[in-house]
Amino acid sequence: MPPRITPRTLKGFRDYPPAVMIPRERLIDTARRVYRSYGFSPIDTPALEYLEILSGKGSEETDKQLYKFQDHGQRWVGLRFDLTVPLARFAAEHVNELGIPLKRYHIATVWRGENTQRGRYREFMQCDFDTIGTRSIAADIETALVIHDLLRAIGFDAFTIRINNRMVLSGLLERLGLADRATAVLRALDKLGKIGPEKVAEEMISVAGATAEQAQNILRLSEVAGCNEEVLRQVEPLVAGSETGQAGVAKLKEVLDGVAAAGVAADRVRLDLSIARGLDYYTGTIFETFLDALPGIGSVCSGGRYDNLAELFTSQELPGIGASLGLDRLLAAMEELGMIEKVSTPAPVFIPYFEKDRLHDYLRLAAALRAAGIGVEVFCEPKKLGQQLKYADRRGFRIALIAGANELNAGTCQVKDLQTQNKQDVPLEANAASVIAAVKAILAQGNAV
RNA sequence: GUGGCUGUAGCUCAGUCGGUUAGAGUACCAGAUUGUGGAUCUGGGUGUCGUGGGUUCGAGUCCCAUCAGCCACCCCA
Repeated sequence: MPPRITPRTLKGFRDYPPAVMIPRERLIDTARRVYRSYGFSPIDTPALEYLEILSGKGSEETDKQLYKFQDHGQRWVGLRFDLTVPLARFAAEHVNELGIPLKRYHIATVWRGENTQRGRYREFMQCDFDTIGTRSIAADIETALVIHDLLRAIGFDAFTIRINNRMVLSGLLERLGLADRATAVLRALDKLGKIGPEKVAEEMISVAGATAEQAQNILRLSEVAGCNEEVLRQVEPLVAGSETGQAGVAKLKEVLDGVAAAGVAADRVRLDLSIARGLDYYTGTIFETFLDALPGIGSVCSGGRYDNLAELFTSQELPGIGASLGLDRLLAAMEELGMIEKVSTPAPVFIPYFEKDRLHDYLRLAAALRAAGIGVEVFCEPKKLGQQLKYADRRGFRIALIAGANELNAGTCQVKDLQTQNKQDVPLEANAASVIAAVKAILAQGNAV
């Protein structure tokens, strides 16, 4: 006997069985469809880049998490840890051929060698979309609309896109004389929902070096509450005198007005001055999206505006805005909310291999249904009908087309709805038109829950 | 990277003071039922007790290491 190798996967890396992969692919399809409906075009980039492209782009933290090694030609290379740095490189290389604005989406796997936790892996997928090369507020509005449409298309009705503008925060920090410590202060502020105002104040004082008074002044932002109009009214005096802050408030107004004009319900998009985003590179509008039913899971779609995406790669200034769907986190949420169908077949129709010598009849019937755009599986062994139906049931097929000697001799086919157990005998023509009609009728009913 | 908790059947778990052949539920397979699935009944254990060492007459049980998972910090999607 050959030595046996233990089958296993690396820490933080996962297998995706059919029952996991089917909803996953469905979600990706939805994201792709929504992105495309706004004119975003797909791109892809290599998983592996020169190390110099990737390192030093995020924080020290991302450098530590970077998977890096020497390739066979002794080149230092790294696996991409997000899709933004590859986009920066891509844009620097290709803007001139592609033109501006560059609207792209990118759905791909990224790798981070960090410690794992539930919903946090070392290999995971990001679904980014970005608009590069414009400072127009129209792009900010559109970004909010895409997030909105995306969540609706996935099947959520109750969610909140929280919106803020980094300039408002900068304006306030300027007034308080904390502009040089913005990163540390904002990082602390970002934790407000998680650890509460006292702890945030402590961190601002100990880590960011703010005074107690300064910390309290910043925290006043989080006390600003109410509907969007009320928030705007309260924030204006807080940034009075700061050109940056006032500009930020004006931008927020424009985004809110634009989104409303596009028909988004008023309570879907909410001003929230406490969201800051940990990352340094956001400079304008910031988005975070929370599910009303599961706020604890965190933001499922985040993003914002940046001034200069690719300054490390080109002298051409490339401002832009974009956001990223947290695919794995969202799937975890959908699972928890019972939105994931427990199905391990992507095809709705099952044809048992009933009569041993009538395989050709089954293949012909299946081909006719597939030509009509309906997924069909013909069972591959002429087992007992009961066993075959049990298989169909376990896999989650919706319909079985049963054709034994009785049916075939009578020129019919039994169409059985496996969910409701309804059976009907349908004439079986050469083109299977009646069967296709019956199948479509059942599928159109949706899931009888 | 730091700290804590946990690893026994596909899954959830029991397993006494260290004691000889490792147990339940569920899932799975087969049959009851050679033309109809989810129920019921019958039969079947499918296991390197995560892995490797150590202590011991003897280890699922105690010790060390390691791997993996969960939680918190950190950071983020």
